Amino acid sequence: MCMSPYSESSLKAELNERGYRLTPQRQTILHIFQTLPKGEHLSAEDLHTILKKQNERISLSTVYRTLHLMAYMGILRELELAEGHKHYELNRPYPEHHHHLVCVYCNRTLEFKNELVSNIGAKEAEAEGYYLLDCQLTLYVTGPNCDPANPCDASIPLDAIWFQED
Amino acid sequence: MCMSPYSESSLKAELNERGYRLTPQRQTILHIFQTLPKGEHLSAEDLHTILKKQNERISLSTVYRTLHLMAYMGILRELELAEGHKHYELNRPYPEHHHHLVCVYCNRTLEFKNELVSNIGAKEAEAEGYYLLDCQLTLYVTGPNCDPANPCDASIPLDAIWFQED
DNA sequence: TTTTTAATGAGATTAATTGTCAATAAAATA
DNA sequence: TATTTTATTGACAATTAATCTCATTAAAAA
Repeated sequence: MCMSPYSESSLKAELNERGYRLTPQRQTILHIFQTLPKGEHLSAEDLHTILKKQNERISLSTVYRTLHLMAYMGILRELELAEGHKHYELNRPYPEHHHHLVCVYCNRTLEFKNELVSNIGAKEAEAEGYYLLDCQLTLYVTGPNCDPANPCDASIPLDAIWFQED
Repeated sequence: MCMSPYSESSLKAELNERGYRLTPQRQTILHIFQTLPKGEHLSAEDLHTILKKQNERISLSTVYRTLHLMAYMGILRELELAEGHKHYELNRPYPEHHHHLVCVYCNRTLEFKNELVSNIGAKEAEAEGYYLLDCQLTLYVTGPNCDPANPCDASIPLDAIWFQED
């Protein structure tokens, strides 16, 4: 998995190697992700808002294009959690690499680490002859105390879903 | 063809228990997923198209609502792979439970099974006090022969699955 | 039965994302 | 360094997936 930290010069090298160019917009956006508190992830709108607050004039189109490019390069990871739109975070190497648990009712998200899962993912991709960009274990759950309108206690218990006998 | 653990009567019981109702539309949609070849997953549009071909008059609104409900109940799993929109498949219990590897360039998708990963997911959710609805390990990869400049969409067309002409 | 209210269909609406294209600027080239 | 090539950008139009509204229908309870 390509997960090394990107300095300005190594970003330029990575881009140029593929025929892409280092632009001020791309540097600025990468810098925002690099200085983002761990555990935070941004939507395209979020990022655009932050840029506007910093008086950076980067268009929403460029925001989307940059997120897409950096995800395809393995610099960012694209998360589809429960919010209805994509979020992005730096694709940090082990031991920062982590997975997510999401409550589908209240959208609460927990991070958890599991080196074994990450290794299994890496081996599986390699075994199939592919280059791994990102490896995400996502657990969709319901919590016992989340939304009273949609009582989580009424959810099907774990056993009923995963370990049912015929 | 492996049938889901949901018979008509157990679906009704599950629904009524939560104050929902068993409708012909919900039965029809569940039946389509139950008879879907393994490894295939449908988007809301796909499903709506199939229903129209079967002369079932179920609105797109109902399609979306039913997919959402059944995902929240743990009957279906919602997949966010590389196609740009969600897909759904039956949430089959172990040992049918599987994970996905997706090439972000050509959208080709492979399934793989790993009982250890599934168990780790189940344990993690339980340890945090949540009910697990679904556990998805997704590997985002690039293939050795995939050219970003000429993305080949290798996904199987819907017609090849459902509307075979002779 | 009758009553209650969840569910549906039709279509409008929203939200996220992508596409178009002239202008700009990064990198390659001379 | 100056020139050329072409990737990238910004503005905004267009598209797409998905959601919302509301009068009507029908499933389940009474």
